[in-house]
Amino acid sequence: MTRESLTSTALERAEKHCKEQGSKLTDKRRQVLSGLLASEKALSAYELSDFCRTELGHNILPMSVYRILEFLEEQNLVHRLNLANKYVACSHIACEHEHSLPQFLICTSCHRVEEVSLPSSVMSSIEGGAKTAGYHLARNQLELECICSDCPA
Amino acid sequence: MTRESLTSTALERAEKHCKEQGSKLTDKRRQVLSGLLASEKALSAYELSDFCRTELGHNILPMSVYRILEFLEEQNLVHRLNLANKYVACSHIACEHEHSLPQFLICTSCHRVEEVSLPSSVMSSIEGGAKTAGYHLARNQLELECICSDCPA
DNA sequence: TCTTTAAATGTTATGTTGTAACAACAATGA
DNA sequence: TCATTGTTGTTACAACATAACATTTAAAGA
Repeated sequence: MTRESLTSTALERAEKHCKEQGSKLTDKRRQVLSGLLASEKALSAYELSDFCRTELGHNILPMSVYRILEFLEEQNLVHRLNLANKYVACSHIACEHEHSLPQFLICTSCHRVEEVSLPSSVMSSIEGGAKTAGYHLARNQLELECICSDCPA
Repeated sequence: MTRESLTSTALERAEKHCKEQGSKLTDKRRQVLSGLLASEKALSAYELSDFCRTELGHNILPMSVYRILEFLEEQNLVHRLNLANKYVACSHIACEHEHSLPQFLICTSCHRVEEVSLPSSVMSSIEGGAKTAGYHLARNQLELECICSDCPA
C-alpha cells in the first residue's frame, strides 16, 4: 500500500469517525491531518504550519493549527507528545484494530516516532508502583526518549 | 530529620561529590541547588530564579540558572523533567543509597514530584520492547503524568 | 608574585512554544 | 430571515530556552 493511499484511507476513516461523534472534519482540519500523515516524523504546531504551506499549499496559521490539533486529539486522530512538544498522527487511523493505551518511542535525534504496544503487564505494574506512592496515572500514555536505528548513537 | 538539616547534609554531599569529579560547587551553584532543595515541588528555571531571589535573597538571573542547572544535571544532583519543563533536586543526594535509573511521578496539577524505583523487570521489558521496534533508550528515565493524593481528580 | 589561561557569570538579544482575547465568517435551525 | 453556535482569522503576549559576546573570578605556571 502506498503512502498516498494509506493517507486517503486514513482521511476517509477520520471523516467517518468525526461524523459518528457529531463533529465535522472541515477542510482545514483535513489539511492539518493530512500534513501530519504525510510527515515522516513528529512536528510541532509551527513546523506543521510551515509543512502545510510549503508542501501542500495550505495556508494555516499556527494558532489555527493549535486549535485544530486540539480537536483532532480529542477525536483520537492525533497524539500529542509531551516529551517533545510535537504531534503525530495516530498510527491506527487506517487500520481496523482498536488500539490499546499508546506508548511512543521517540527518536531524540530525528524525531521519528514509533507507536508501540508494550505488554499490559508492564503498564499495570507501572500503575501499581504509582499507586503505592500515592499517585494515580493521569494519562495512560508512555513516552520514551530513544535513538532510532537510522541515527548514530 | 528536619528539612533544614536534610538540605545542609545534601549540600555537603554535593560539594564533596563535585570535588571528586574535579569540578566546583560555587556559591551561585550552591544557591541554586539549595533553592531547589527548599522547594516542595518542581520549578522551571524562571521560577527558580524568582524563588532564589524572593525566598533566599540570592539574585541569579534566569540565564545563569539555566547554565547552573545544566552543570548540576551533569553531576546528577538535579533532574530535568522533560514532561513538565521543570527541575527537581535528586532525592538521593543526602542518602547513601546508590540510586537506580530514576522514574518520576509528576502531579500535573500541583507539580509535586516523587522519585520512585520501579522494578527492574519493568524497565528491562520496556527496553526489550523498544529494541524489538529498532530503537534503544536514550535516557533511562521514565516520567509519568499523575495526580497526587492531595489534588482533586 | 605576576601573568596567562580557563572557567564562571553577566548582559543583551532573539528564537521557540503556547495561550488569551476578540473579530469575522460560516453553517444550522427556528 | 434572524439568532445561535461553531470555526477560523488576527493581534498581542506569556513562558521556556538558547546564542553570542563582555566581564569577572579562579587556577596554574613562569
